[in-house]
This record gives sequence, structure tokens and C-alpha cells, in this order.
Amino acid sequence: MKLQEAKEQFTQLWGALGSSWGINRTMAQVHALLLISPESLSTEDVMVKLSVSRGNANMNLRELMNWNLVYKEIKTGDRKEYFKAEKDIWEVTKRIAKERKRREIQPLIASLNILTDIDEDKRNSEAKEFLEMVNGIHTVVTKMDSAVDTLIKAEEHKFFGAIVKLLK
Amino acid sequence: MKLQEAKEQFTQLWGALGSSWGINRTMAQVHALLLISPESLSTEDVMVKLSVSRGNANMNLRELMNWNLVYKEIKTGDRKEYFKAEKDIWEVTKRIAKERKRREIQPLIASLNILTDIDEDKRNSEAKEFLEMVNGIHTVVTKMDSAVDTLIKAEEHKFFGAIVKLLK
DNA sequence: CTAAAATTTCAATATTTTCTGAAAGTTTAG
DNA sequence: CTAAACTTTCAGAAAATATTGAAATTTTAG
Repeated sequence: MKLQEAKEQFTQLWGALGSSWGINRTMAQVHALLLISPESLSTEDVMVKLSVSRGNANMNLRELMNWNLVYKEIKTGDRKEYFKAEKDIWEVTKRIAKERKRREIQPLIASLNILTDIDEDKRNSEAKEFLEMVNGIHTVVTKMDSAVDTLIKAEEHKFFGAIVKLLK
Repeated sequence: MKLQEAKEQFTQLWGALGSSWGINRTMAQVHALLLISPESLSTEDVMVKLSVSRGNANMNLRELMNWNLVYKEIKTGDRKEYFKAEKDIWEVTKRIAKERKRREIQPLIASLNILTDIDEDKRNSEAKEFLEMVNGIHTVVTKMDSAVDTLIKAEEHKFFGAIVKLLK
């Protein structure tokens, strides 16, 4: 396969992957484009390479910066803004995990806490079963939250090492 | 909060959660409904409780069975099919992980492998950088795939125990 | 300051995804 | 067998989501 073709396929692949995990396809494609781009890119560059509008390019670059996956780069003597992606994949993994934790896991834990506050006799078996379910989810999600904290702090080899040990 | 209200909120919550992780909202709601239902439910029951059409209820119950999260229950003297969810949350977690691995992680690994087969001089720095990126992703994703294998085989406390140790 | 360059916003539009409901198909009691 | 009960399918409709593009806003060189 030719390099350019491979790069294009990579962008498509990353976009498709994003959408099956609840991430906007274009945002994922912009991310892919920056990941494999040796130089930082301007909004114009992104528009041209992905055939998207200025508004769309701008919005997704902005959102990628909110995710801490992309940052601005100023070139002296140039008024345009350029964008560059964090390229260390373990770092990228940690940042995505951190952001999903903040956006989804933590609000989920808060909501689950509210649901356990039921004014109903605990001997009522329906209430009991419901609470057991909610508490079970609460337990697993809280542990995942901690696991993500560990992942954020750990070195790649240490993190996966700890898991792989279980198989031996 | 009243029990019925809490159950309704739980169903909403699970549905919203699903959609931010790329799972159809109704499918997640049907799952929630079955998780908190003491008795198994018929397609009719799901239609009424979630105000969805017969086609929608049927399709999502079917899909939940494909995910191994729900199974059929036959009641003697009743021609209708009833549906029941796996209620052990750790078991549910493992089955979701297993299914996403099969559906997304494994095809991703296959696609990444194809992308490394480039006919370009390896000394070409652009090609080199691209291959490093793809290989980096390949490495992390492969390790995640193994981590999911471990999760599937491990006991809950062992799995999270191994991770939490890293923090100490 | 001024105005050109660049960025951001957002209402209208397009696309994608999901849902409906009726028809077709299947199963089973009698 | 027959027909009622139940399940599945799928084309069209609806809803949710993403995108466009032009106008408004912001920035900065001179």
C-alpha cells in the first residue's frame, strides 16, 4: 500500500472507531489527521484535507483542545493558528480516559448516589432488589473510577504488567 | 424519592449512559428495565413500560440477547416469550467487555496490521513517523485486548485488586 | 485608530440513526 | 390441517445529530 493511501485509511479507521464509541466522526478524523501530520496544521489545512467547512473544522479543533489532545502552535510572522496533536499514544490514552472519567463516570456516580435515597421500607423485597442492583453498579463503577486514576498515574508497562500477572 | 420514581430515573440514566458510549438509547433502557424487574417481561410489557413500538421492542430485545445480557424464559401454559436479564453486575461488565472486544477491538487490530504494510523506503522520515504512530496504537490496543481477556477470566476483587496495588 | 485577516457563532440544512406499524412469517393448540 | 397467537421484518417517517456558510466578532499589523 502507498503511504498516502495508508494515511487516508487510517483517518477513516479512526473516524469509524470514534463513532462506535460515542465520539463525533469528524472530530476523530481531525484527530487522526493531526496524529499523522509531521507539521502542525491550520484550520484551512484541515478544511482542505478532510473536505469540511470552516465552522466544522473550527468546532472540532476546539473540542479536541478541550480534550487536551491537541494544542495551538503560534508561528512567528504568521497570523494563523496552527494545531498539533499529542503524539505519545500512552499519553493520548491517559488523556482520553481522564476526560471520559470527568465527563461521564463521575456524574454517573453522583446520579447513582441519589438513587439509593429511597423512602421505602428496606424489607420490601422490590426495594431491596432495586437497591442491590444500584449498589452493585455503584461498586463496579467506583472501582473503575479508581482504576482510571491508577492508569493516569501509572507507567504503561506497570499498568499492563499488573493486569497481565493475573493470567499467570 | 419514591421507588417507582427511582426506577424510572434509573432507566433514563442507563439510557443516557448507553448513548454516550455508542449504544442505542432504547436498547440501554430495555436493559435497565429488565435489570430492575423482579419478574421476566414480555415484549408487550416492554412496549407499555417504555412507550415504544413492537418492532423497536423486538429488535432491541433481540440485540440484547446477541450481547448475552438477556435471555428468553418460557413460562409453561403461556405462548408468549418472556425476557430476563443477567443481574450480576460483574458478570454484566465482563459480557459487555467481551462483546466490545469481539466487535471492535479485534477488527481494529486487524485493520492496523494492514496499515503497517507500506511500500515505501523505511528511511523516508514521513513513512517512519507514520509507522511509529500505527505501531504505537497497535501496541496499546493489543495490550488492552489482553487486559480484557484477563478481566473476563478474573474475579472482580482480583482484577481491581491488581490495579489498586499500583497506587500503594 | 483602521482595516484586513482570522476566528467564532448559529440558524438553516443535510445526514445519519432510530423508530413505527402494518404486513409477512412462524409457531402451536386444538 | 387451521386459525389464532405471537414474532419478525422492513420501507417509510420521525427524531437526533452533525454540517454548512455567511454574518458577527475578535485580533493584530501597520
